[in-house]
Amino acid sequence: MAKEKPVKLTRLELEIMGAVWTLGSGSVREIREQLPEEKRPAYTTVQTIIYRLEEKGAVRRVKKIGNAHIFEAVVTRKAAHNHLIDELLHVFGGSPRSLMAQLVETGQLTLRDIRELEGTLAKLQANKTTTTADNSLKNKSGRGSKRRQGDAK
Amino acid sequence: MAKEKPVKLTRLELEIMGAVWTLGSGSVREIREQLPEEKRPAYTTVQTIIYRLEEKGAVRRVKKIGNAHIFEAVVTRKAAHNHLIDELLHVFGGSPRSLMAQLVETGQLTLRDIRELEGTLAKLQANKTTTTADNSLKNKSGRGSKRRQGDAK
DNA sequence: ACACTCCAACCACAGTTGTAGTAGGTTCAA
DNA sequence: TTGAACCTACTACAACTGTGGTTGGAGTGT
Repeated sequence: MAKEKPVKLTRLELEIMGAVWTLGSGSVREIREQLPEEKRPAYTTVQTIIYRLEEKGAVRRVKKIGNAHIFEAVVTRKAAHNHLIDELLHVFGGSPRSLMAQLVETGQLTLRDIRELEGTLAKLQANKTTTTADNSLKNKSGRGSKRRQGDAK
Repeated sequence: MAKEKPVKLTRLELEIMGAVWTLGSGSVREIREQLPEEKRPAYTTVQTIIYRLEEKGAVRRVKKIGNAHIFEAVVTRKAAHNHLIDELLHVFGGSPRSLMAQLVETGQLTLRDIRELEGTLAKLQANKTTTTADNSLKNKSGRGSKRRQGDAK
């Protein structure tokens, strides 16, 4: 259920969603200020993108403070990232292996990284197995990391 | 030297470059037929994209057979893929680790895959060490693992 | 020499993206 | 009650993308 159509995000939209995800929620201005100043578009540019994101269903207005609307993300960071990965994987012929291989080949991923990951994963898996006696590698439940919106302008 | 500016490729352009990479070289028609028929645009569409790719310097005309131009890739598959990875990594905050983590989390990468990769890599590295007595994870020189493009359609 | 088939070159066009300006309400401090 | 400082809704627009039509020239079998 809940087909959650992919919601295709463009580069700039992603950039802005990044700010929204980090903020938790905020006004257009707050979201804009969250962006690194080197790449901080005009206020109205950010506003436009937010409107588009709203149309796409990636964010929504949750309330109004003064005359300013407060937005929050509807699409989770994880979901968005996942979509990106799928796209990349598609280009790589669907194989995560070749992707990994290239990461290694270009030195962006070291043997040490892999071992570390392996360790963590092995541990995690063992743990899960003892608690659930079964681990369907397909779980998508979004636990934790919910809010973090403190901000006093 | 040879700065090789990134050459940004769009989705369709990538699709077509994929055909060119697989073919090695070919005419517009051949390239088009290389595409899976479900997603095979009109002849002129492919032609247009190839022209654009040519302008971008991603492909070039190598010769002419009859009155047809034969194109071949200038940008390598690896270079293009690498660029894509970098972009994705940027979104992931530059960390390949989190990318990997998510691959694992969604079950697209299993513990087995990782172990296998680790094994291969360890072996490869050991090997390299014995032959060069030094491996700076930063080398970009094109040693080994050059081609591997056999694939009979 | 024709009729066909295949190409190359252009041209067109709507939809998407990145960027931002304008006009006119709201708020709030004086 | 006024004006500065903010906001929201719109509008604009050029570049980029995906798609494909049109025209006219090149090759080739008969």
